[in-house]
Amino acid sequence: VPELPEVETVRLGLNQVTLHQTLEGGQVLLDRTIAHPLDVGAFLAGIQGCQIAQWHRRGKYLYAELVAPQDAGTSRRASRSNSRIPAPRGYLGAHLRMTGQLLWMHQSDPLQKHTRVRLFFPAGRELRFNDQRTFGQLWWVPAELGLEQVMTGLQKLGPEPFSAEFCDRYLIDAFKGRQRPIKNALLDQSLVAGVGNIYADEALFLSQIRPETLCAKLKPSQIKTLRQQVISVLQASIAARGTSFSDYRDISGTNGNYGAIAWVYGRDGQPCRVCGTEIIRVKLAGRSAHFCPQCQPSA
DNA sequence: ATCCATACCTGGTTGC
DNA sequence: TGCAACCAGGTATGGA
Repeated sequence: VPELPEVETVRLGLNQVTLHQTLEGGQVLLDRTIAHPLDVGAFLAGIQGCQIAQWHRRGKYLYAELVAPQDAGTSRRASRSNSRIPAPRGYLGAHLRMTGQLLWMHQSDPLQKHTRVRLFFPAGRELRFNDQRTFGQLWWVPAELGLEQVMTGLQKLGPEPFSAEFCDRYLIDAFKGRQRPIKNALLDQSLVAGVGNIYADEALFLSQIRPETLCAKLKPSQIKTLRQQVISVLQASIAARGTSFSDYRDISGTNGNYGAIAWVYGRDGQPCRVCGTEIIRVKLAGRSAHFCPQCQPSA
């Protein structure tokens, strides 16, 4: 269940191993993993021969800047002096959805049951996209089209949680008169980008707010606390290299550590770590929400 | 405009 | 034991 911290962990790993090498080609084993272009041959032709200058993250989306190949020495000098940044030829976009994994492997590693796309790098290396539930997607975006035109989900994203735009005033205004539960709002990527079911539940616990509480009923002091807890829970998880449950893996296939210290997520029926009261699970927005009825009093 | 239910998937778990 | 129903959930979509 990759959310912002897991995607950020993957991004950091990709920036360590995939940059400044010429993409030699690839193989698409499941066509509908390629969201754009429609023709998978065009996808492979688009990325082939490019190098990745840098991986970026927006919400739960990843995208790599693709540039024309550079002489290795020149490229190092250029990036150090920051004087000559090549114009991107396009972008390679990725969204892991629920079960997608980007793994740095060897081409000689046997294909796995859920291998969907393979991208070949020099020296027999491979960036492999595995995805059990097949919701994950990859995009090739030619420079002349523009990222948001092709990866249309980017258009609807709200502010990044760590940005100045995600301030108390923004949230207070956004919640004014809104009659939906706060849990639903936190999952809405147009309110804030990158929060998913796990960290929404964790942030609400740390803020002592029930998931069902209507946005309009929140006091400014609660909203300020919630904003801060959203930020700190995401930062804590990035520091732990992401959550440890479910299908999430970093690019070396390693699990994160956050789950070991989850307060409420996935702990229904177990005692609250603070007060011992049984953690309750309810259904909101078609998702399960976990909370402590004692620590998160009803409004 | 606001909000929500549903669809998309597969594999693991639960219930009969 | 076998099989069906349910559950996990990020995002697009259509409807209320």
